[in-house]
Amino acid sequence: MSPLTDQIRALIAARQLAPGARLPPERTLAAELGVSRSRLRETMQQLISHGLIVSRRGGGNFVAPGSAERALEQAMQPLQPLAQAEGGYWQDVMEIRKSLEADAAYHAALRADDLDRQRLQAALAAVCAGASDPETQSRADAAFHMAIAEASHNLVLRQVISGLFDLMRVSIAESLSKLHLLPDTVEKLNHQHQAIAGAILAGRADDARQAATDHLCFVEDSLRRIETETARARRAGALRNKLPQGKQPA
Amino acid sequence: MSPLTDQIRALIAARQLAPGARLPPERTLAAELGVSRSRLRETMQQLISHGLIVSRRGGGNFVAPGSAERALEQAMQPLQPLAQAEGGYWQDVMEIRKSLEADAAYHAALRADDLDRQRLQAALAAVCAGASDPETQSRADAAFHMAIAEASHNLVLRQVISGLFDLMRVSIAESLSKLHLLPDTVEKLNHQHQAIAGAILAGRADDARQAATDHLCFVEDSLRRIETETARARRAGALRNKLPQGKQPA
DNA sequence: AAAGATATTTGGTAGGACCAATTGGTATCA
DNA sequence: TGATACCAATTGGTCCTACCAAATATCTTT
Repeated sequence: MSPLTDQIRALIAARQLAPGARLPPERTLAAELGVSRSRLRETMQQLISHGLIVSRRGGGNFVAPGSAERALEQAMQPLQPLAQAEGGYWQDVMEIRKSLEADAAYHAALRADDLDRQRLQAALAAVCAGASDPETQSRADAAFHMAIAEASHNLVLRQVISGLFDLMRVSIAESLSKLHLLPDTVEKLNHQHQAIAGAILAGRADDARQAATDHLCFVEDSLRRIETETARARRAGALRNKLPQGKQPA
Repeated sequence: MSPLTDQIRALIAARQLAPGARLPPERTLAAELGVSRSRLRETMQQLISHGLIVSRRGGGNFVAPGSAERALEQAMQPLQPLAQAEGGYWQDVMEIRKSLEADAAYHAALRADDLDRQRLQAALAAVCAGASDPETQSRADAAFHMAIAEASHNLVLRQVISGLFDLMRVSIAESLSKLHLLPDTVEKLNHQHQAIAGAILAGRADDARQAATDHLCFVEDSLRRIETETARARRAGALRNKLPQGKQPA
């Protein structure tokens, strides 16, 4: 992004401006930053359109409520294009999930409060209930893992895991339906889920990490087995692209 | 979004401007839309920051290339400017980095090709050279860690780590400057960097993971120590802003 | 025809002026 | 006293003009 936006964000952080706080008037702020109001305003429009700042005519510019979460979303934005381009990234995603969710389980075991435990138990019950349609089942599965991420009390971790699930949400449902065709997988998955939840609820952090790792390794392995069976073509080649060079098509 | 942005998008659609096509000059376009160039530019900044338009000084404004292509393009770009979102998340971020970058180092040791090794060595040399100003040094540090992420050959991992660096942009620079005040830290950091790079280049995956973990634990610990010291120095609230609405934290 | 110098186009920035909405204070009135 | 009406300062929104710097187009020179 432009260096000025960073300067403004840094200023907000430096002055500890909480969401809802008012920024200096544009004329003043422009002077402080040593730029013209025109330039400051153009930059401000970016921050506004990204939801970090709200502007009230005649009132002032304010730090948007929930601007911190928006900042996280913003940072994870580059993940979206990957989701659209070729669905062959699930292996990359699984590789990361093994680490992150193991961490999440570990910290969840240490930090979960009563509300977290309550939600985790509910999610566990839902995922073990075993919905008939894959769509609902995949939602329950995602909810279970997100409950763990929530319980880790690490906002960034939660956001990243959420983004990864978003990245996989298309392939999860169909993979899950195939996964259920293999014998015993449902029972194994339920057992693994219970092991994870049990360790977290009992506060056994290392066990929770291990259980999560085992679970994801099992899922990854199963998915890999499915893909080799379906024997689909691998990802396509890279497409190079250069910026326009001044010619305009009709 | 603002009505003008929609107007411009509609204009793009109406004229069938494909990605890469050039838009009319700002002065002309402003006249066509019946607004001033100032207003048009403020709107244009929104579209630019959202990635729908790319601007070339002296060249013109162009419809941005497609999302998938944009992702790869963005992926190959070198490091970008530094700044921070909102403070307070660096601990969460560090917690994740410990896992992710350890993973990245592990896989990098297994998968790095000649080009990766070459870039890693260059990045190591740059970071160990020790730039005078913190800004340059922090860029070098980021470049080093990103080189590892690249070498892991996991696109998603690379994107996530890149996003995390984005989150820590400014705080890294200022923290780094303070970090260098502590005795021996520079030597320790360099030694750690060399250990990581050495393990990766030698293909010792487990060593690489361990070295990365050690390094990040050291950094996290140092940052924590810095913050406790800085917290003491705070309390000199230089807030000359009157806050008619917002609250002011101590 | 190719290479270089020059002029034009075009985005980037600065600064001023005015409008419109909000805010806060002041005076007025019940 | 308390509420209301009014007014003036503040502040974001828009328009304007001018100038700079980079990229492009045009012309000149060899």
